[in-house]
Amino acid sequence: MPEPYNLIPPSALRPLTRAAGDKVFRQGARTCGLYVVKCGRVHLERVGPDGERFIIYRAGPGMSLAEASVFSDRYHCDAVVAEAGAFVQIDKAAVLSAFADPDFARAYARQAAQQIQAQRQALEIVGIRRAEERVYAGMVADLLESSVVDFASALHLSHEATYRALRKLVNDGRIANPTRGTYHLRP
Amino acid sequence: MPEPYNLIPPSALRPLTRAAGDKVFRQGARTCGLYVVKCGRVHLERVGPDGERFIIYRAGPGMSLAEASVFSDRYHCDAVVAEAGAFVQIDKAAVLSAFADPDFARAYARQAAQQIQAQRQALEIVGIRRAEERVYAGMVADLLESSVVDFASALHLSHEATYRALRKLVNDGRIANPTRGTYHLRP
DNA sequence: CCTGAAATATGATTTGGATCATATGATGCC
DNA sequence: GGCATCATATGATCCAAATCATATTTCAGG
Repeated sequence: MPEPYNLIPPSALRPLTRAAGDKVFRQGARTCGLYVVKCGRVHLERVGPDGERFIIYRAGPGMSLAEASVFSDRYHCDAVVAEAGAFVQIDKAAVLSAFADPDFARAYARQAAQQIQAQRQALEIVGIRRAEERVYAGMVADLLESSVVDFASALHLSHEATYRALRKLVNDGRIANPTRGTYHLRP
Repeated sequence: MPEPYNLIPPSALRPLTRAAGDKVFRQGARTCGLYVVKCGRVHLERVGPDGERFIIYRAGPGMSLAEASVFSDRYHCDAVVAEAGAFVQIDKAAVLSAFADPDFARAYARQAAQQIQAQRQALEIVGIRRAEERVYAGMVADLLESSVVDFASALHLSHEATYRALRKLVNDGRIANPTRGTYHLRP
């Protein structure tokens, strides 16, 4: 759970569980608040002119969604459960009034600023064309935390291309591969 | 200028101009505040293990940078002027104390939430592999506002690939091209 | 312990986007 | 008006990453 929301009164938090395919909210519905994913996965989707579904955002455990709904009347997209899980709804009015508490405001702002920074960096990294340089930039940014598969998807690269780039970086001595599946920067 | 900062006392705003190549701040320096770009361009850069320079973020007119510095002691990267311009430094202490004003806090949070949403969407769009679908998603997201060149760079596509994808979408009747250089969704 | 699934790893082939080239229409400026 | 510059536009070529294929290792669950 992102830290600022620890300062929200527990009465404003509503836990809920949903099965895959369920919608947490629909585009056009009145906003009641934002959500935090405990486990499972939620996709935010918008519908295109010809009915195509565009995924706007994929939220996994620990991530929040629809923060902007606190400041608007209606949801602007659908929230579809991609993988069954448990979520917490945080009441919009409670968040709005929590901004009267400077501690909450600062905690919120800190968290938001940090997230914006991370996203900008992610966008910059994804923009690197060469797989090898992209992977190296990802290593420098410390994006390889769990599996290479997750790392690859964060980089928007196929996992094969990622493995190959890692291999090349190891061969060139730019990163180390002490054991199967573990890589780290060569200092 | 992003709206929340209108609520900061003018005494906390320091205008400055810098030539290309100058540094607005350096990694490791004590933080004094965040910056808003009036005109020109600033790159945030981090130095890699072997001295390579990684661009973390490119800020243009109207964009702010180093928001997270308000919450930390030292800058975590260099800010290099890529194109000479005018900037405003917003004092860190003034921002921190402004959070005591709920109006500022809400304006800040609204702006941050909106930015996070836009960035998530941008990342999702850039992740679409096929140029045609990426361009179409960009059209749906209304990212083609000024020139096709800017649109292409927002999509992380070459402008040639973007023109070709636009042409194909026009041929397939998915978008309209009433006059040279103007495109819009076909409803 | 056995089995199936997922991660790791690498080879072969295909393809789509980058790059290079070129042309024309617009725009601004002296 | 003439010139330079930039956006628009499209064709040709090349290359790198996606995709497909396959094998081994690891690991969770029955």
